[in-house]
Amino acid sequence: MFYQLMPQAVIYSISSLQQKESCKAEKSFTPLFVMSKAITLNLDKLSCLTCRMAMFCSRSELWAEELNLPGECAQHLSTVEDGARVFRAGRLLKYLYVVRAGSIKTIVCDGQGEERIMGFHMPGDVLGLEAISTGAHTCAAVALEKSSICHIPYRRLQRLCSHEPELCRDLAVLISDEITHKHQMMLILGRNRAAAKIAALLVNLSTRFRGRGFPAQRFSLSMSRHDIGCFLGLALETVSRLLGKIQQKGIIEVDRRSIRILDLGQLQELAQG
Amino acid sequence: MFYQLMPQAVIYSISSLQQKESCKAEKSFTPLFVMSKAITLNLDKLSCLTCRMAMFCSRSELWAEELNLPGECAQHLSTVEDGARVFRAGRLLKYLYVVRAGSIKTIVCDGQGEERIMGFHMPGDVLGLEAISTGAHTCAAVALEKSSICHIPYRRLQRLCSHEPELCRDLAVLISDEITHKHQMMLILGRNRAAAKIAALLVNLSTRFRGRGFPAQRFSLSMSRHDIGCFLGLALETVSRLLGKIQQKGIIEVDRRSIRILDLGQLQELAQG
DNA sequence: CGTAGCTTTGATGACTGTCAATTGTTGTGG
DNA sequence: CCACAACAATTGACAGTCATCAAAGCTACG
Repeated sequence: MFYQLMPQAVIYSISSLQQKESCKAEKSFTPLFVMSKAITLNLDKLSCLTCRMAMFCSRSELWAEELNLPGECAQHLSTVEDGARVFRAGRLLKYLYVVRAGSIKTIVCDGQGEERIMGFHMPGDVLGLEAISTGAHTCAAVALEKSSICHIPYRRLQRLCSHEPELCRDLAVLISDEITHKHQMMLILGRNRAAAKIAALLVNLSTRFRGRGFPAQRFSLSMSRHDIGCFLGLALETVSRLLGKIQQKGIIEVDRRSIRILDLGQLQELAQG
Repeated sequence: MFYQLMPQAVIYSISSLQQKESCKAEKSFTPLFVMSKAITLNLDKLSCLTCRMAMFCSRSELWAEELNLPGECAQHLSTVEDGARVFRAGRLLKYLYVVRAGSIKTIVCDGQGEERIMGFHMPGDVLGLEAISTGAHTCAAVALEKSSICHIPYRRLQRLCSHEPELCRDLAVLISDEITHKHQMMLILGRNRAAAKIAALLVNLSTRFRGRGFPAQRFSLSMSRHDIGCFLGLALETVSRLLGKIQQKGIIEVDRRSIRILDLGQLQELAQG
């Protein structure tokens, strides 16, 4: 439908992705405990068809520059290695970033260089919206595994929205979605039991996976215990211990980074404290 | 400057506010420990001149309906009593709300009807931005004291922005500001020491007061210990005890809801953990 | 095979939630 | 004006939770 507006190369890019997508859909999901990074990358791939940015990307104006630069047309799609930065704190807002495959953490450095984690992001998440406020990123984004990222040029996106009432509204919704998401995070962080925080995080991840069409009962935690602790305000040992304790209750099954939710109801109950 | 665009009655409303404003500015600030609600209301009044919504409000299109309804022109300004709701969760987004005087808390009701607090809001804060996402408010807003609130009709605001590139951009910035604010809150909630959370909250409130031209070293906590505890994920007794302990160290002076910061540096240090 | 990094597990003390009682404040009615 | 009730805040005692330090096990990778 919106393909007619898009440059050839982009169409090609999308359709090739769709092919992979449908291929993947046929295969069963990776069995638990043998999930490698490569497989994860393949597994969690976002389709343009379901991407929240599609209404913007479908506009040729957004990619005008790439149109004039044959061979550069895939400039907006990049791969970042495990541990590499998508963007740094302080950098001027040039792009919004959409996680297409893999996973990303956003971090800020506290007073003494202590890393504090603002969020964990999965395919479909849009990064950089906080930078619209000041025009510069206030946090950095680091890949938790090999990931694929779309770059959306913000200036042109803004210009596009300025002249399209429909898109202006979509942009407002997009940014507001992020507030809703932060609210969820605040609710997780505000619990006064460590076990409730951890359970709430698992429920949140599971819910988000399901919302994107990924399996919600079995997934891989791409972040370390230390990362989880930094995010929740807990010591990494506490995270490890409590994951074990929740497992002992038969609510989940944990093996290092693989998680399987056995009883979602009880997990939610635990998250309520 | 933008007065020419505004209806008479609104001009009058603003200028009368400005008068009060300048009156207030002449008087010294309320002495500590005798701050009554009435005085607080008078003290913390926001001027349209410094309001973040001014670029929108200055447009007559936004108030078209009020223009046609003489006598109703102050419809967008209302007073809410202590404990009253500005809006409820689930209600459709009709207005954005600007705190003009007083203070407001936003809350969500957890599973068992437990109240959890999403934020404390002071003059200049814009409420309701999270509702743009779904079109309905996901949290309720309750006045912590007698407060004055501006109602900004969102539909018309949106329509206005749709046709004005400049305003479209301003709206995006406004919403993104809220993300930045939520980030700050997450950083406060994510600390793993109760004393650090409390210190960080005080620093945050102080910083926000200063940014709005209110005294930053002496202010009144309009929320109860219970509210603070709900927000930070702490028992109210812990809040009470730790405020006392921080006072013992000579960092702050507390008397019920009156706060005086004696050593901001040490308070910030404490907030870092 | 060995190292480096991540995770688990244990021991311990400090921190924090809970329950309970007391004190202080505000507002109401006599 | 005072007494009382309702509510907010403080304080104490105690048990459970969690951070810290330390050591050992596990996995991935060269």
